[in-house]
Amino acid sequence: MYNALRNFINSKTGSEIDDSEFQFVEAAFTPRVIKKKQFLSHEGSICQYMAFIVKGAMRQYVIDDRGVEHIVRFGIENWWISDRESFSMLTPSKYNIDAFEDTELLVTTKEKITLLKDQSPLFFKMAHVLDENNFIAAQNRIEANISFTAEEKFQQLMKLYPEFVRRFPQNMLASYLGLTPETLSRIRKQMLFR
Amino acid sequence: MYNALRNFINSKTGSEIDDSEFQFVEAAFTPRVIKKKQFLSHEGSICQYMAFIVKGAMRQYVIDDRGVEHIVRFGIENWWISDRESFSMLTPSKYNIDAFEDTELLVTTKEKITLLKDQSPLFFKMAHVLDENNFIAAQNRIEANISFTAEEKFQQLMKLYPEFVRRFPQNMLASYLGLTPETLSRIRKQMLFR
DNA sequence: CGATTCTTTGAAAACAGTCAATCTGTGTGG
DNA sequence: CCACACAGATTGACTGTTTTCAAAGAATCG
Repeated sequence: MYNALRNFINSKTGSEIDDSEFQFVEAAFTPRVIKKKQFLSHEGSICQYMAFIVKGAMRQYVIDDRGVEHIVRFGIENWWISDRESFSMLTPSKYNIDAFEDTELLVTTKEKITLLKDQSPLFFKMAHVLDENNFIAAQNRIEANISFTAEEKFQQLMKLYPEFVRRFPQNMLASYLGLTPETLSRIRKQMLFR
Repeated sequence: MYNALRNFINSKTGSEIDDSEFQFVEAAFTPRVIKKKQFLSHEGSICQYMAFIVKGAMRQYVIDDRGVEHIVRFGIENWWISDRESFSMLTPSKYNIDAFEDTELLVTTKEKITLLKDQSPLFFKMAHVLDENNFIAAQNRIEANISFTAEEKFQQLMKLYPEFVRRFPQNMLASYLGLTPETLSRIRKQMLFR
């Protein structure tokens, strides 16, 4: 269980975290299982947890004025999930985070993270690398949003995150891309003819 | 000149950086003036610099297959500008960064940043806070992109960054929002009737 | 199998983009 | 100071794309 996290830290930092340092890390996390359709965090409340996904699939989404869901982020094995804004600023979250598959998490809190960053240099480094990667990925997604056609957006999704395309239903992929399910269905049909 | 940077560090860290620590910071930056329409970084080359804007206004944009510019980021006083992906990963940049107004910068390099983070804990903390803020802002922008109407996007821009709306021409604002200038013009006209 | 969830399809409407022309304001050089 | 050039904004007519709404078809799960 914790080994997935250990490997993740090693891969992001390019080092081998030793047993004593990893004990600190381990101690800051609580295993938790979330069944499909259960929530890690709700719209309107402060997102108290930051979680590492050991197994399963989750989504973070907002519900707009018309009642339509918009998925801002997917998470699968070896991804982190949380509402970063709510978690860090302690403000009420706009988002819901729930499980799309039964999911095993390693959960931690803001206080624990603060401690961890002092106690474990490698965890600290990992957090930094993660922030950087997240920002780069977000920037690329913004670029796609403002400059790509619907088809190009889907093509990029298949290329960058084929695992999402394999595991999440098409209506959720459409939501993630800012399209309606009908539009994505038609686009995929068109793509067959080329 | 350097005082703007000093104030920025203080405000982001919630501390007062002392003279000796700030000397390290100062030493890592070179002042540079970029006239309107001149470039800080070009598409295809590695973005070597990360710059703090002391005065002026810049933009970071990509040119798509059809030759259309798409602005992914604006920068004005007290903002940082760089292609984070290219700068950090040392990969060729997709973006151009140029000055929209004559601009005064404090410029630094990747090596200098690495040094700085060791030498100055407050600079390190600032970088961390900045990364976090950037990611949160990017996430919010993605949400707007996938869930807002064109009018709502512009409304949010006016609310969050009125200074951009004041200083950049409407065709650039349209580009930033993923709209054509004509569409934004018509939307603004409609907004007058409500 | 029955219920639910997801996907596909069709037709109409809303929306945004394109192209071309005109208008407006600004600044520059004669 | 004026005339002109230039960049940006607006408008109109048209085209194309995406959404909406409704219905029918698959697929999945208990």
